[in-house]
Amino acid sequence: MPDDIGNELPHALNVLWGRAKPKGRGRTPALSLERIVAAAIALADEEGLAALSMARLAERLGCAPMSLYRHVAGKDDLHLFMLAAAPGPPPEFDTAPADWRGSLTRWAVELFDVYLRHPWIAQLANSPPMDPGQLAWLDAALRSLGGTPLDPRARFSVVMLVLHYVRGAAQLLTSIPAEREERADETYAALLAELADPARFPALARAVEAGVFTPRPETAPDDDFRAGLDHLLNGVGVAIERAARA
Amino acid sequence: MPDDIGNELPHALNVLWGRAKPKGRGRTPALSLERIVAAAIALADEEGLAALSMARLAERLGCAPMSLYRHVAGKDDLHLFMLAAAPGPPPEFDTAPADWRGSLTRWAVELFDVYLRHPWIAQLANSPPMDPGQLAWLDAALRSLGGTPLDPRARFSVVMLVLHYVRGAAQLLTSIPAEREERADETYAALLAELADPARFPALARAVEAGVFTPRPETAPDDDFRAGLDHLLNGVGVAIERAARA
DNA sequence: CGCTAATGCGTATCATATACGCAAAGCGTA
DNA sequence: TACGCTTTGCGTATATGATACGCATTAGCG
Repeated sequence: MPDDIGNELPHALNVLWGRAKPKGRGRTPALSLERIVAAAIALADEEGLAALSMARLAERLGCAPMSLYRHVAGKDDLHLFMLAAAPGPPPEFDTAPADWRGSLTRWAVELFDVYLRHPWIAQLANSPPMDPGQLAWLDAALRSLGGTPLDPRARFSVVMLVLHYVRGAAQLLTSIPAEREERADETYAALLAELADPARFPALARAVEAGVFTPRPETAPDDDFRAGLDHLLNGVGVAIERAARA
Repeated sequence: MPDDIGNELPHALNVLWGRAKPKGRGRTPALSLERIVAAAIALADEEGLAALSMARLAERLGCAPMSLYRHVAGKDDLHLFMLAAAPGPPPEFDTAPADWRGSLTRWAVELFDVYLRHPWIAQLANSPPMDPGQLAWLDAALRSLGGTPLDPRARFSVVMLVLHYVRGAAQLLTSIPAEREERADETYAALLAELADPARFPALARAVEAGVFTPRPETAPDDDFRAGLDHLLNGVGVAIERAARA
């Protein structure tokens, strides 16, 4: 399998960047990398990352567990493939769009949606992205700032800032609903109300009392997300104005 | 063990909030919860979360694997204890400090340090915090905004924004060094330079060329963090001014 | 001086990842 | 067309890890 000696890259990356050998001589594959990755993504979406085992994946694909290893070097490799494939293509815009704020907002909202649909991404993306899928998203975000006077390092800093926020907000949002299936008095809000002793946690107790943690069904779930994003982009706006003046 | 029926809380939370029964009659414990949690944290710090298994933990403590289960309901339970203990106490300040920005900055910097010392926290903290340790940090952050005209919901939003950023930045920073141990030409920067085709990823290619991903040993590692945090707090400042005017 | 309750832990079971090697099955060539 | 190369599918085996269950040990209490 390690045809290219000296290359320490994970197998998945070589495949993703089109560096795999052509092959074509042997037995007709009943399995394909695409099918495996798609099934893995579906399984992780439906039952969570913890439920994704090689055995359950093989079961879902109707093949033997060990068959998967002909297409994937291991579980980590599979994770890389999943991370590269799940987000899909990023929104497209010019290299230097006139409306940086609109572009970046669109990017953030679409990425937020990706995280909501695939909550496991946040748990897997522990290493810096090196696959074409994630780099395309990164490039798109950098492009959205192409028309601003920010220097390259500041642009990257802004993109990371937005990325961290998107990821964190999505992770928080997807971690709550599991609790809400119980009775109403077992909600996170109710629990906090019971635990947040005003003498020990005064600020927290006041927040609980103000209903900060009580879910509001009347508003869209990403309203809070948009509000936070606006705060954030206001800060970016300040930096851009400052850079334009200098 | 489940003495309180109907209470679906994880065992760890009952202990952490002082709801455990007093005990005291039986054999003298050779093991204690504190020792277990401390050893688990040390192990995760040194060798990563993946290396933390009940067996290896028992080995380090000089006891049999199954002995741990007398103090901890399971591995998830252990994780909860670790999350509650590792951060230590948050910085203390008044309920309504005059300098919100200074307070919040201090909070963020100290939390950043916690994440750097215990990178596994970012991987474990998937559910909303319910233990006294993490709630103390949350309360401290909310306090730092006590003197501002922001309403409770906005305060929480700001705290979450900062939290997400701290966490993301720390996770990014701790994920890179593992790569840097290799030769210089296997750095993330070098790899990106090779992969970022200017035709396909123009903005990314330009950033690589500008040296954005090249580590700069002359600057402190958290300089970038502070810069991003300043952007972020500028945005919060805008919101505060706006709220003061309304 | 047993009685009771709590601890330490041996044994067993089950899930999971994965190394290894053989058998099945197309393709090219003689 | 038959042979052999190549690549896929997968059975078997092993190692690691979580954890249920039950028993023996031991410390306070009556």
